[in-house]
Amino acid sequence: MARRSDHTRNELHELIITTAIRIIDDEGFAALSARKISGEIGYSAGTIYNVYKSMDDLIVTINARSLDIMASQIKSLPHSVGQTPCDQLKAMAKIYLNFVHSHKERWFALFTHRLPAGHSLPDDFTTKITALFAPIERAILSLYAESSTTGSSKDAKLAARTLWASVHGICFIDQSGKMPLVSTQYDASNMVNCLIDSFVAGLRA
Amino acid sequence: MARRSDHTRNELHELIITTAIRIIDDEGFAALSARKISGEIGYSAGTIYNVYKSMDDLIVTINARSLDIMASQIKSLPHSVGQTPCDQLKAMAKIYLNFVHSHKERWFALFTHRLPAGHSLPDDFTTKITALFAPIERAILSLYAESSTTGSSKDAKLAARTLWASVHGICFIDQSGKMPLVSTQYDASNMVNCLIDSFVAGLRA
DNA sequence: ACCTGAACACCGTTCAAGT
DNA sequence: ACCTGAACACCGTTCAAGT
Repeated sequence: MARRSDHTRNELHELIITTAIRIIDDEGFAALSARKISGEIGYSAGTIYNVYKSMDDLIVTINARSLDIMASQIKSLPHSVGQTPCDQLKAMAKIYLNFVHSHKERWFALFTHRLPAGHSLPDDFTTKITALFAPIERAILSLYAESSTTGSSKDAKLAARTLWASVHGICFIDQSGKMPLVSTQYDASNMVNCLIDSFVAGLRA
Repeated sequence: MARRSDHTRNELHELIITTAIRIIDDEGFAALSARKISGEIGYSAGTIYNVYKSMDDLIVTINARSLDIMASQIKSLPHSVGQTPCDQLKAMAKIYLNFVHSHKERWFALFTHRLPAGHSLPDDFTTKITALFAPIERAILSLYAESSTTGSSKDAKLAARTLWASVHGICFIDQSGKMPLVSTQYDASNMVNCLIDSFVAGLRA
């Protein structure tokens, strides 16, 4: 049928992503399909493959966007003057928790999607993840500086990774609904505060 | 074609599960399908639905088996005489980590599988999860008893859930390959030790 | 150059028909 | 009573053919 110049290449690119995100948010990650996206934007399924190499490629692009959102929110955090490292860590955790609650299905996509065996994530994706860790490492390092303990930067890296993986775990359990909650006493934000308070106190000890 | 009494109902039940587990372990959770299972055991796809209500039902059954395996390993842990609560927690975390490493795909199935909206997990599944938490709560409680701090049993429940969600997060990050590892310095078992040491020290402080 | 539509090899699930 | 096989409504992906 030839080139329909309804949309430029870039418009199509963006149209596909925003439509895919709408489907994920409104109908769940499992409901996402190339046929559903293409039907919704009025193109044939094949067109998706004109713009993205595969559905996996599209999903990785969407996941990178999720990382961007969190990164930009962390960047726009009020400057750390007068805040303890512990407060800084809690503020960052709150952004993370907030994303999970506001974009549950996008978060699920971000962490459960895996490329087929043999394929690996593009370098810029890995870079975005590493960048998200930098402020956490900085907060942990200033924690060491504050107290008398001389923690090396290696220790800080390990502690930063450990703490963040832990926050991640709390979010995951919260989101999965597989932990019987019993009471709101044990909700995710209480757990995150419990974690950070204890972990930070433990590092100081 | 009629009743082939090749297998009793129970044998068929078991045959389907063990075949499904083999597929998950060897080819990945994504490779599991009713058609693949049935082909492998020499029945038609419809037969699966004679024994299980749906694929979701089968997967929940497999996931319950995974919980059983971990529960039995925790039960057979050498008795806690002469072990600090911290050691006990580390021993339990090790069992957990071990399961992830030995049965990566089964673990992935356990935590990423979700029932379609509206359906919820059977009660006995939820019970199994709660049971897994009991020994952790006990260890945390004896931690409070040991030190002078008077932590209530409510605090212990929160701390137990927080700690275990955190261990879970470390396992998840480890398994997902989405955390750029940089060095073996930051592998899962080092992270779990870092977590438990700091968290326990923090609770004591 | 761009897009389609049919084709291929898959899914989960149901159910009339066969023994 | 048990099992099958065809059917239905879906997938992701490819690619010759059309404009």
